[in-house]
Amino acid sequence: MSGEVDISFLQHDTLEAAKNLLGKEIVTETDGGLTSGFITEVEAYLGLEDRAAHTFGGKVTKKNEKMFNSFGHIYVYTMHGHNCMNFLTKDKEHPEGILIRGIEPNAGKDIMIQRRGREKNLTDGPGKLTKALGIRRDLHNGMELNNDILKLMEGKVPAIIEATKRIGIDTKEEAVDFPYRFIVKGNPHVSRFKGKIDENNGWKY
DNA sequence: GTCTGGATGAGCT
DNA sequence: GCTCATCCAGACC
Repeated sequence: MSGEVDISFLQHDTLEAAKNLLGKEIVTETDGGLTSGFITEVEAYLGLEDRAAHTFGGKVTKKNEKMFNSFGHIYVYTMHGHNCMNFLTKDKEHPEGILIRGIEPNAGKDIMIQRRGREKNLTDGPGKLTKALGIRRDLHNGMELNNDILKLMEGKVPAIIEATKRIGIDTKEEAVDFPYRFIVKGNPHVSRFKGKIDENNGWKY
């Protein structure tokens, strides 16, 4: 497909923006290698009122300070030695964001295999895809989208979007049941995939 | 196929 | 010293 995405949709509703991101192609050029993938899985984090979000309650810390920024920036944090990447929505008074949890590899698959040290399950989890794309907290936390390093391109369109509970936040009280995880139904490049692969990996086109 | 546990590191208190 | 929005290998069915 063609063209950079107009990311202004990120400044409006975060849940809508999350669904809009499915199918978009993330293109990175880091460390001399060009890699890309289509977004298959995201989770929305709704800022001050979402107990699972790093910005719950609005307290600014060294760790979450890059969350308090306007839409179109990214927020990268480390977890157990892995990096996770979020796209920010809205503005610093509404520090909301979308965690990218899964992509379908497209360009530079051989580079991803090299970076990951394996040939399967390259990008079906938040820590995996950042490694495959060469995204690191120490280099990329707080940067903007659509520059030489990280671009968002028009990609594919999901046939069916499925909403589920978010993963890995069992301790977050009422927030554990919020249906803020969105996946392309039938696409195998999502975390904990099981079931059968749909025709065309669940893409409409 | 499912389940478990250890590695791992930044940052809070 | 404790927490955590993870990953993977190994054990078992």
